Amino acid sequence: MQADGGGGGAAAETAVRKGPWTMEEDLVLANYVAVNGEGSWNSLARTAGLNRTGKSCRLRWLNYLRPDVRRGNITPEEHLLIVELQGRWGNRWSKIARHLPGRTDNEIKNFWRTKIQKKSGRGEAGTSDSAGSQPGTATAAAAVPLAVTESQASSTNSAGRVPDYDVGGQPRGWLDRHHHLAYGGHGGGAAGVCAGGVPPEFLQAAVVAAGDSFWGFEEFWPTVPSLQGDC
DNA sequence: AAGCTCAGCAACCGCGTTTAA
DNA sequence: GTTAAACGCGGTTGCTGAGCT
Repeated sequence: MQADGGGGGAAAETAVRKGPWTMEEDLVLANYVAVNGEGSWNSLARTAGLNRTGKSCRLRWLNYLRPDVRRGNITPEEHLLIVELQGRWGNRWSKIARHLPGRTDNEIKNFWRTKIQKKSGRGEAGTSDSAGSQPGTATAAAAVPLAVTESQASSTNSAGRVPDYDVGGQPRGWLDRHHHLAYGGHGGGAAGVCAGGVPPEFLQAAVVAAGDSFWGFEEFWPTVPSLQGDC
């Protein structure tokens, strides 16, 4: 058992890539999914020529590339909802995420851990949370006041991170440092691989266009050829 | 001005569940 | 009915940037 989505039985000798996704990979993946749809991640990874595990592809798609994914700070309303649902269901992040359109379980999970759990008493909440056994109403109750206060006061956001509240559900500031990191960095002359049906010259152009600057969904999606009938 | 510490986010890993052969 | 493979979820880790001393 334990296929683990990784490569599988066949000779997955082609070293599987790990770490941050490059823009080329994103493009290939997005394009491929746009054409063939989601699912069958393992075969997708193979067919698309991505040296990634199916798991990795799925994660990337769900958390980033999906067009309906919403980026930006959690709004106070979402914050309250998260606290409430977490109190009700415990760490059922994916379940909670379904009630927050555009938010991913990973995002909510991170939010909970960094913003709520910590504030609500130095690991206190952590204890109770890990004890999914105790979807403590108490925990939630304790967390709420703190959390709300925190969030409201945090228009400044502790780390002073991107003060970009999502506007009208439109994904904003899709990329932050990681795009610097991944795309800006080793874009490498990769543009040679075009397994997903993305013309090499397109990739090349996209890479050049992106250069070292930031990409946003607004820039990214229009460049997925298949979504424009280019394929 | 430099170094240190803290916070936040993306990605990986392992486990459990579901589906297909 | 059994076995294998794939999918999905939750937890954990590593990296980078910002703020503070």
